Amino acid sequence: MYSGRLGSLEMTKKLILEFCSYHMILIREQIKNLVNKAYKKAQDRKRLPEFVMPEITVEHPAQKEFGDYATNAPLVTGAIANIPPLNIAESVVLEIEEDMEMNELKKSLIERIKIQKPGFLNFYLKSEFLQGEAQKILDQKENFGSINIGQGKKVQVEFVSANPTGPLSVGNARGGPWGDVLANVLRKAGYKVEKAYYVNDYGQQILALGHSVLKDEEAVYKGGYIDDLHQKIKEQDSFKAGQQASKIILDDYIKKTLENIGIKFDQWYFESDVYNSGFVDVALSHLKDQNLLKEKDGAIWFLSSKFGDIRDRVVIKTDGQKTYLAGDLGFHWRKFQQEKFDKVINVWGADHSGDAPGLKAGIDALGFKDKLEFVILQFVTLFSKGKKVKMSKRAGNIVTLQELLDEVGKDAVRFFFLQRSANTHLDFDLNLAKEQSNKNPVYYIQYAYARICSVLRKVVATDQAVTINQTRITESERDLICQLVRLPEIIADTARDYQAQRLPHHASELAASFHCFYHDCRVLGNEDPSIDQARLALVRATQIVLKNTLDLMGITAPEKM
RNA sequence: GUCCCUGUAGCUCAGUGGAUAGAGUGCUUCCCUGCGAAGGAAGAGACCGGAGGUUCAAAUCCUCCCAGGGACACCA
Repeated sequence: MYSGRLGSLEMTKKLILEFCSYHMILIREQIKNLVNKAYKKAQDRKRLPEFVMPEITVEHPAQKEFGDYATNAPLVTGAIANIPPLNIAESVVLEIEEDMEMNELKKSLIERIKIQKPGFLNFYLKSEFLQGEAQKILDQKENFGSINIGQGKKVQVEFVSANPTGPLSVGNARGGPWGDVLANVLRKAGYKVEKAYYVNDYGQQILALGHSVLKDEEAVYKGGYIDDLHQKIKEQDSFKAGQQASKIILDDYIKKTLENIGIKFDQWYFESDVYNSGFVDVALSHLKDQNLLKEKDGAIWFLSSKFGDIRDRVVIKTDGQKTYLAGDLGFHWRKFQQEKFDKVINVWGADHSGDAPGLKAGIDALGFKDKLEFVILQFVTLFSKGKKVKMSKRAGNIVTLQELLDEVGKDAVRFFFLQRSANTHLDFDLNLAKEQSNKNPVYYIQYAYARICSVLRKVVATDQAVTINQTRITESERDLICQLVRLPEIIADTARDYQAQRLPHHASELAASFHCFYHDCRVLGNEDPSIDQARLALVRATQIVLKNTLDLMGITAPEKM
């Protein structure tokens, strides 16, 4: 396990690189700052009237002809100040040209700024600047893409958390890759992240599992795994049998499948432990102190409707048992009060979307407003031969995640699950996924990586004395660099809005840019050896970025296929 | 009945206030005695479910309607 201690020089170098990457200002932020500064200056000098500057957006234009970055700031501010947008655009550009400091920045960064109807500013970056940015990738290596918008804040991502009453099914498996990758991205964005699984080993479903294992008249669950457990478990008490069974299911089915899909949790929380540690009672007493608990029909209700919920929720049943919500409140009390998480993100399936407002209300009431967020994933529907596959754990006809992994492989499963936005219902075509061909986008990306490795294998030392600088670069080289330097922006966007599907899309685009470059540009054997060097460096940079992106997604980067 | 999500090219989906709505796949072509053709290039294919509205500007925001999925427990 020892990788050897880093020498002090290496250590210093590593620290410097980390420092640099953490303090890297995104290219689009640099442009944004420039534009904001120009507006301020123009207002100071009365070229533009005073108005409150709105938050402006700098983005990648859809059309290549509109430059590398663009802003619609003149359009937006034109409407505010009631001035023709094009006039504003002219003032802004003039200000940048005239101001020494801004012009210096512009000169190092931007080839030209174009004013475009009806009121856009299009920025065309200097090729030298882009080459310099690509060079940084070679220095930062696996750290490239790291940013520090998280500033070390503690975030917990809780996901999967499937009941230990059966193997993971395809239906509830979507949160696996999704939560895992979201956590990876947040980590890359400078948050201190914990991946957590909440094991519901307490309550009615354990008893139901026990009856099922004993195969008595109250049996609920069916399936091959129940038959196995029936053979294995000798315990005759139904609850104890359920507890034993749930442990076996967790270890032999759930944990193994998670390992096979490449997910490693940092923390396993047990519902039974939350109760035994008294967190539930503490949380409830805090609600009681605020007069938010009320008895009605013999049960105790939490008045969650006072916090925007559509109705109140029972926390203690007539029989004195606490509800799941009570337990969850205790669990979250522990997360925030004891473990001091700055943010908790719960990745839930749509079947639990109706319960989120109750928990959210409780957390608000307990004083942790805005620290709890939800990502609700819509359902996965399996299609086989064009027909919908019915899934039901109780009927025993589930398609397990393990089965899917066995047939399709980890990489394809993860990629397919990640590709779609959380609120989209995911249609998973089994036949298509089973088909291991070029139809599958994950192969397209992995093929790019394998091609890269193949080229790099042909040369001995690629990392040393290689510079990306070259007086003239082709269009496809430039396009490739533009894709490469986008990774930090992808990380920043995803850490902000949790839209993890950006990663697979970016990987696809990057692979496309590479394939195009590779087709257009000969890497080895050019007459001018300096071109070989520059292109090798670019290939190496692409390898780094592709690897970093695939690592974030938990997808294999194969050196050969 | 109420609440949540969705409706974009034949199919699967990106795009959530701006420029000529993008990919992949499928279809029609073209490109290997040069580093991996599991690749590249080109073409056809969409009045963004429908109707109103807000806005200088709507696939994107609001209202209603239609269609599909999910949730509406003193289950977890």
